[in-house]
Parts: sequence; structure tokens; C-alpha cells
Amino acid sequence: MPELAEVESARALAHRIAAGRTVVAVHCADDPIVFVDGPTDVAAALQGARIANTGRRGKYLWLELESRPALLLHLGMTGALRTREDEPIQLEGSPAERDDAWPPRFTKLLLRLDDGAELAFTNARRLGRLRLRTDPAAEPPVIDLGFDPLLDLPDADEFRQALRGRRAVIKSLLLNQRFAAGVGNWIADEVLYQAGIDPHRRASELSPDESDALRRALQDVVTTAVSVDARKDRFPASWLFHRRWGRRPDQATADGHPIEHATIGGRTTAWVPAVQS
DNA sequence: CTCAGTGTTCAGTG
DNA sequence: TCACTGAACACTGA
Repeated sequence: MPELAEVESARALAHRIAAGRTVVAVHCADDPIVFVDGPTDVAAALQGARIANTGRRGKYLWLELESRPALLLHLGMTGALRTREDEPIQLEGSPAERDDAWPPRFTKLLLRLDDGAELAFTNARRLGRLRLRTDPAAEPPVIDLGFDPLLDLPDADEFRQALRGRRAVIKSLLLNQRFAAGVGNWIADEVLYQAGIDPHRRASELSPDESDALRRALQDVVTTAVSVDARKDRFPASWLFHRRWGRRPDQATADGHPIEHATIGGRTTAWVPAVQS
């Protein structure tokens, strides 16, 4: 479920496993959709390369290879990075279910590193994309992204200015990657809930106080989610996140306020009329 | 069997 | 240019 926090978690995992290491073996699935420019060039670029660093902006992450094009990844809706040493995630209230298969199902890219560790990119629904870029942060598609709430959140004045003149509905604007990079459907809903703003409002019509509240909520949600490594079971119990899924009519917040669902900007939106206006 | 869905992109329209 | 809508992409899981 990759939005900013999940992508940052994936980047950190890749960094721990691969930074400073050399790729000794590469396997690319024969998938011309996920490998936008075909798997062959990716395999050639990675084979024998030393991974110098990792980076992220919005929902894109990349592996910088020493003196070669970087590998740029977008996880799509279902993409994930896995390592062979992955600790199983302890699921609350249920026996730890772990899929011990290695490489995992739907592996598109598998790297073996010089210390024996392996890193896999999996993508069941094939909406992820792998590309090669000489300077990923300075080229499309990354260069076209807006501010990243973790990397370069505008100050309060700049944020107010950014909303001014935007006639789009605020929920849609938050999802626009050219505006706020890395914000996806659940982060947008969580931020609007915590800021007390109705998702149908027009961005340009928010008051300065509402703009400030929105900015603070954006910062808080993103930094909190990243600080727990995007582990949903560690998100604060007060978050709408835990109760927004399923689009059932009987859902309510921890406070007992009913949760409504609507389609805004083509996406399912969960919001709480009692606290959002 | 049907359908929603945590992702982006593009064509068509206003 | 901006913004909106709907469709497309591909596939799983409810």
C-alpha cells in the first residue's frame, strides 16, 4: 500500500540491504509492462554494479549505481520490496502468517548482493514501473513532482500561497502529485480529518487558519507514519486510518462519529462530517 | 461471477 | 492553462 510512508520504508530497507554493496546476480522477469523499457537494459545496468546510495521523492525511489544510470522504481498499488532476511510481521490477534517462499510470488526483479543478501521487487498487479535514469531527481518523472512533505514542506506562508488560486477541490489537489508528492488516498483523507476540513472544499476557499491546520496535519501524519516505519499497527489509535476501510455504512471514529464515504476526484473518500467542515 | 481498489496517465470536454 | 470525468492499465481478494 505504497504512499509516501510505505515508499520511504521501502527505500530505507533497500538502503540497509544494498547501499555500498555490489550486485553479483540479477534476475528480471520477462515483463514488458513493469519494465517500461524492457528488462534487458535493467539487468545489464545492475549486473556487477555497486549501489552507491538510495533516494526517494514522493512515491518514487531509486538506487544510485556507481557511474551508471540509476534504477528508478514506482511501486504502483501493490509493489513492495522484500529481503530474504525479512522478519515476519507480527499480526495482532492472529498467528503470524508468513510467506516463506523465496523468491516471493510476483517477483519482477531479484538482486543478489556480494554479502549473500537478496533484495526482491514484487508486483502482483503490475502497476509498478521500473526505469533507468541518469539523474533521477533532475529528470522526469521525478522533476515534475511538487513538494515532498517529508523533504521540503513549504513554510506556512508559502503553503497559503500555494493554495491560493487553486480552484480544485482540496481532496483532489492533495492527490495531485504535481502539488504534493507522495500523498495518496489514505494520507489525504487522514490529513483532512485531522485538520477538520471537509474534503469537498475548494482549495482557494480555505482560510489562513485552515491552511495552517492542513499543513500541520500533513507534516504530522507523514512524520508519524514514517517514524513507525509505516507499520499500520503502530499508527496512533485515534487515526481515521484504522476505521476508514470497507465503505460500510455503520463505520464510526473512536469518538463515535459516523464515517461517511464519497467519491471525490474519482477516488473513494472517507470523512467525518461531525468534525470536518 | 462481480466488483472495488493504497497507483498513474491520457483523451475529451468545459 | 486549469480542472474535471471517465476509461484504461492488471490482477487480487472479498
